[in-house]
Amino acid sequence: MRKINPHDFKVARRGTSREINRQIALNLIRAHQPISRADLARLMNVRRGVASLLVSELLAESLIFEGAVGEAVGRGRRPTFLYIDSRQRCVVGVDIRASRTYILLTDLMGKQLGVVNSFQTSKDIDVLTKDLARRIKQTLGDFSEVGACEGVGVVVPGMVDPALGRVLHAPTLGWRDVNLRDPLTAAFGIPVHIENSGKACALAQLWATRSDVVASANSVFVSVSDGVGVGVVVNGEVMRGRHNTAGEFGHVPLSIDGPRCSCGATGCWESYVSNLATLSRYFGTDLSEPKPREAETASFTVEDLIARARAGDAKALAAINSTARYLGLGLASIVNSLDPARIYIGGEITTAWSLIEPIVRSALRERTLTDFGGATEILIVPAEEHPRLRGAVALVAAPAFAAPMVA
Amino acid sequence: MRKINPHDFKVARRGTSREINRQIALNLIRAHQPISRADLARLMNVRRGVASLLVSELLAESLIFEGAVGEAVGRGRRPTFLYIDSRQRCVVGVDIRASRTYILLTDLMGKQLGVVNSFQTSKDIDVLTKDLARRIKQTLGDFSEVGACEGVGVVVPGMVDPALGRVLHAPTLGWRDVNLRDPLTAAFGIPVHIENSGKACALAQLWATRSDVVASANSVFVSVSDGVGVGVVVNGEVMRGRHNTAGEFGHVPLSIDGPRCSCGATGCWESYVSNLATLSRYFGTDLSEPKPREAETASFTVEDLIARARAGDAKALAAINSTARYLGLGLASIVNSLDPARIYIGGEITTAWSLIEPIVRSALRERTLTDFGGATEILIVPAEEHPRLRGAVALVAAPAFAAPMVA
DNA sequence: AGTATATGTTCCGCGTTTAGACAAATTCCG
DNA sequence: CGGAATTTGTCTAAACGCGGAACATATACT
Repeated sequence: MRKINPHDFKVARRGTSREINRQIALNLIRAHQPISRADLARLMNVRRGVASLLVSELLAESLIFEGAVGEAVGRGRRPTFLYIDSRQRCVVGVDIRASRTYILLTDLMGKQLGVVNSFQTSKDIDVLTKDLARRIKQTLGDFSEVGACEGVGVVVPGMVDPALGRVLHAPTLGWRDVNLRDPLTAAFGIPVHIENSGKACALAQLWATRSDVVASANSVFVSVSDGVGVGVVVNGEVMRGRHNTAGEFGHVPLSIDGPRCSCGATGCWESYVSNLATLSRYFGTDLSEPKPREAETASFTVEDLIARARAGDAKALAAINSTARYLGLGLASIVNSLDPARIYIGGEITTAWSLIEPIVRSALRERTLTDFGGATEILIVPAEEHPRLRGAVALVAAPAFAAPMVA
Repeated sequence: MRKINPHDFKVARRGTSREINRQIALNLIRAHQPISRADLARLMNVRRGVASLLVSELLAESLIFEGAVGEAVGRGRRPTFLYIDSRQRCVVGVDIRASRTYILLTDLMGKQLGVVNSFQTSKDIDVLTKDLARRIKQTLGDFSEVGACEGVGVVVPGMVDPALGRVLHAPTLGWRDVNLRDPLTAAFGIPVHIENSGKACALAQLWATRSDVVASANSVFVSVSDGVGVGVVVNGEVMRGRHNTAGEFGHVPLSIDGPRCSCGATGCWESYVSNLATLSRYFGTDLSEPKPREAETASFTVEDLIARARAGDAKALAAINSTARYLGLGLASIVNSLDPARIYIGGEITTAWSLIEPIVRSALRERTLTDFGGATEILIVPAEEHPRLRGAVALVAAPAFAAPMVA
């Protein structure tokens, strides 16, 4: 039961019904392709005539195309199959992280084209812009057969205002209130969308078209890495909040008297489960220390730690198990406050999932109020799926499929 | 940007545009009454003809009525004013709490009729049903001039599935998986809606028509009482979650090593800020004790404590200040995770607001990530406004004004 | 009394869904 | 091999609702 905002509503115009049904048809084709007009009409519960008209409109805009005539199911005329037109259209996804920046080229459906490219991140916006422009041009040159680029999606670990195209605060990059979009747009000559990485990951899962997993309209993506990024999907929409800062579960405390966090507060979830926290635990460094990593351990990553744990290093296993427990306790806060249908987890820690899953699960159960809360589905998103890059791509590709604003 | 759920969508039919515009018109009349057809057309940005037709449809259903001809603004024909028709229609709100049950009669706009009635709550469903039926019949009899009763809204401190009409778990009442709606419907002969009290409070604020406060489409209601109940509104809709348990911020921890909470876990926000926690702090009782209140202190309430604090009792003030600080720290978790435009606070603690506001605010600022987060608007809802009862009423009155499901 | 202005109603045009008929394509079956 | 049955896709007429403009009504100003 949604309330109509009497200060910001949208009246239904003559074309509104058409617009709604057009988007529904487009989404159904996306979800079920290949599909015939007749099947589409059956799914939509409308006459074939209507479906036909909607399809011809989508064809005219070349959002979809007619493929080969399909095989007949029984007897009768064979259907002509419809597909989302991802030919000759591509999207660039960019993932800016503290150390490196990654680039991925995909088609409109998110199918990966070529390999993931990366280079060292410069924290100077001008230099980074130039680097990115060169790399993107090069990537597009390598795949000239894919046609025009629809846009570039950029994902940043920090608070972002997508409407203004500004990075409000990205601590690991040292950016504060920086206009990232306009310089990039100017340099690329292609529309640029920017977004917070946690929200983008949630968006990517929402718009994913893996047949085995039905995207949930109520889910949370938790990315455990240098920090903890969280994206929340409510009613099929990424939750933004009043100032675009919703989803900062990383700074909800486990214990307000806990270790100092990079945000200035103490005992944040992030200060218990970030990669740095896990490593510090292993090396026995004080968690409150801002730079606990010695020179000798600087190149030692969580992946290395996990490898040692798997190899039988008891201290490494203990460190990871500790992280697992805190991860589960924090997830309980998410379950209690949001009650999502599903939680996705990404980040380096996922490579240890088979080791830690029982611990995470039992910690989750320990603090959730109901049995179904404790049984909330948890899905691992491995690094090979590049959730952040897929999210960046979704920033560009998804709007064409979004529901129209109505009422 | 909302995704259309390919498994649960609604195709636009021939009457969909009408339905949308009808609800918009109804909401605008509700928000701006008294209002003329011409003004309505201007607000909706449609021709007067369309507005006229929508109005005549609403008139035919007697959802609205034409009042006296208004005063002319300048020259020209005088407008006929339109009003929501709350004549001859009333709603009963019921607030079931552990100790007492409250009843309120209002008209469709939520205007209070008569006084709030209350009686002792029986935890036996059959007895409670009989008690309620008698009281409601009596109340309706006292106000026979208000006409037919549209329905009864019932609010319960616990998890509720409104669709099934069941109370999943209400610890203070000792109910677990109880069908509350059907016996009540049978006894009253009127439609009954049940809901969790925190969610209902949030709903009440969302649908409130106080001219000074524009209801926010992104808000949180925090009710601090025996427990901590929270209702969350996202995009003009109360967040339910997968199992109707969203919003349990009361059991998000401040410190996982903190005092034991009634839920079984430790260090929940609730165990720091509930009335019991404040009282225990004052009496120096162990917070972990399940029954810390002595016989002599059994009748001593938080209101009494606040009175002592105002009278200069340093120990009482310290106890309340402590609660205030923890309240602010917990609110920070809500701000960080949801970034609402506004937080409403209800419960006994609000009577001490002038004492504690600075402490709450500074604690909030201490743990919020951004300056605007720390400056999140906090509004007190005093007990005299009966937020829970208004929420119960909104359960019945609001659906008629809700946005139609589309796409 | 005449003019200007605002409100509310009515009528027609046009786009969209709805319902049904029809042609085309293909398999089944005698 | 040919007709019947079935399925797909297109087309047409009807119903419905917005879009725009004209018209009647009501009031104030001059």
